[in-house]
Amino acid sequence: MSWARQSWPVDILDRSLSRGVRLEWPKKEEFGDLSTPLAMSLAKELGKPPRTIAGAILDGLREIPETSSLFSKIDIAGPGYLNFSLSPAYLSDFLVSCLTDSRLVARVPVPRKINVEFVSANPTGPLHVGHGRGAAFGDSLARILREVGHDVSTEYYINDAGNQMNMLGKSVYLSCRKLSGHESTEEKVRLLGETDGYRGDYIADIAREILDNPHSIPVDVREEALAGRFTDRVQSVFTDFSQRRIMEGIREDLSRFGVTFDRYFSEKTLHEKGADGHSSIARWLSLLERESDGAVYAADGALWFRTTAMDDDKDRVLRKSDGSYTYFAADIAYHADKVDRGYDTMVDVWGADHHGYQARMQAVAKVLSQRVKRSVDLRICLIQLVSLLRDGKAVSMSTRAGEFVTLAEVLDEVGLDATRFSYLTRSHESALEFDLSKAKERSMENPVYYVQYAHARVRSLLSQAKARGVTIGDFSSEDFAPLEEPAARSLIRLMAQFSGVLHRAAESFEVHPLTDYLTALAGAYHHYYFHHRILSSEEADRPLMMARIGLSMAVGRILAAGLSLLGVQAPESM
RNA sequence: GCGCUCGUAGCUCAGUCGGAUAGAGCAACAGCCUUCUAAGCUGUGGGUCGCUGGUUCGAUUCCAGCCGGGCGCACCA
Repeated sequence: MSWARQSWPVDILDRSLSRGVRLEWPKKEEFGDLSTPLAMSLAKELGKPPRTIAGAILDGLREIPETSSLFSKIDIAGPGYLNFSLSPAYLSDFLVSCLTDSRLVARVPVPRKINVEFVSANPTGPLHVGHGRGAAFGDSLARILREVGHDVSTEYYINDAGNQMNMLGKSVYLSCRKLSGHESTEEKVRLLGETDGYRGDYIADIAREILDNPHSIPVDVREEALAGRFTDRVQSVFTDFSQRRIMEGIREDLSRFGVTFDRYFSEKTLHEKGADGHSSIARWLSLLERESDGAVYAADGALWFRTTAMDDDKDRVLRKSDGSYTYFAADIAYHADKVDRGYDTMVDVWGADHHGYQARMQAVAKVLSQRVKRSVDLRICLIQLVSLLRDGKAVSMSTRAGEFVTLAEVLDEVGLDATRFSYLTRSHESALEFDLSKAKERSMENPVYYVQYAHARVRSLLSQAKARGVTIGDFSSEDFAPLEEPAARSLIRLMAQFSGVLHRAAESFEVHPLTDYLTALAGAYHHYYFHHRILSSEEADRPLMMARIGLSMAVGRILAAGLSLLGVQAPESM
């Protein structure tokens, strides 16, 4: 709620007012550094004009000794705002802490154990641009949650069970047949029916590997396949081999993208029977059937989950009347496993096309939470569509053979930093237009370079100072006293919001507030830098120069910290 | 048809659990490089916040209806 609280020394406000006071960052600097509409919201219940109430609060604050050291000014403004301006002494202390403290970010009072699951793309093909957005978002969100003090782990759920996997194996087998000159429509229809199966170059690449390398798969299986006999063993070996190759490709793409996972969780393991002859899915479902107060129930020869308890349109099937499990059943087992591993919060990052599944998963989370008798939150982040453009014109994204654009291709063309930053410039909840030509343009069009340039400016300034023989030691609060320019104050005011911005992002499970913030901070520094010469050889200017150098170092540190949370490099020079 | 979601400047988008004169970037126009990187800076123009009602001291924000775009509605995965 009050993330401003995480940036500013507001103990005094907490003590004198109540803990729930809402603090805002005023839009305009003339309204101070911190403000609260408290008096306005109390007006009704107290039956007094807001400005009168504000006056009473202000009188109370004035009686507390810290008020005068912390704030240089407190105004009652507009309809009844209380506006606080931080004192120069506080701001100087803040700069010192930026340069000396090991962390720039306040820790949450109560850390949570959080699991962030994202990407989770089916291992049936390479990652495309849509997955890239989820990857950039999930990875940065996890970093932010960790930065504010939560215990965070990341996870990729591999959908490696079910029919789609068999189809993958068949597709690669058919590609082998085609490449060795034995293509047959009849065989294709026999294996795949009406569907096209998976196509695209990556399928042919795997097929070619099997054909060219006699030891890629067991020799006997390879011979069966080459002879055109699609046995069960051929199916299983081809499926496993293809899936392994594709997962390797996915991991490589992710690693190039700067994304690693603490764990890859295989759906297949949920289906495998354990020592007791039951699969993990079966065990969880029977457990829930016993302990869920009727949320899991049998009817019409099937097993159901009462998802209507969370406003779903209808209850959903878990075990079909033929005895097999739905995908939803596996999802329940997976989330039950996460709860079992002790997470307080499960973050699921999904493509927006899965929004229809929210209600049923929330129903699951509710039941799981009740069962373990502690609060377990499921936070579903829906990542909206990415439409790829080149020079303002749409690039075809259809998944038909060879036409879709992979994440790897975008990385090749645009580069890591610009790709990650571009993905994170907009709220994940709104559709993103990703223009390849703009993203790789090294210009003002592209905020990533704007921010990186600000960092490079700081670094290059420092090396310039060093070259001129300036020695930089420790800073104390008094060293910043010479900073009297309004532009310096605006800059520091913004810097002091860094911690709060991250807390706000963490509380709302968003990343783009950080991207926006870094762009604004870079802008404020560029402005300052342009208008105030920092290095000087005049001895009389030395105190001011040192203050400006210290200020620049602090800005550089915040920029570097912020960029690293976005997974973007903070370059020494550009 | 039902559900979810979005609709803010020419374009792409921010907008703090309802609050001060609704912001940024790009595009357009006009300026700034003998001085620490011009990948930068300065200024100008640009808005019935989709429409109509409602709640409120106060609505871009909450509610209802309508219009328009996207997506989803399986004993599929």
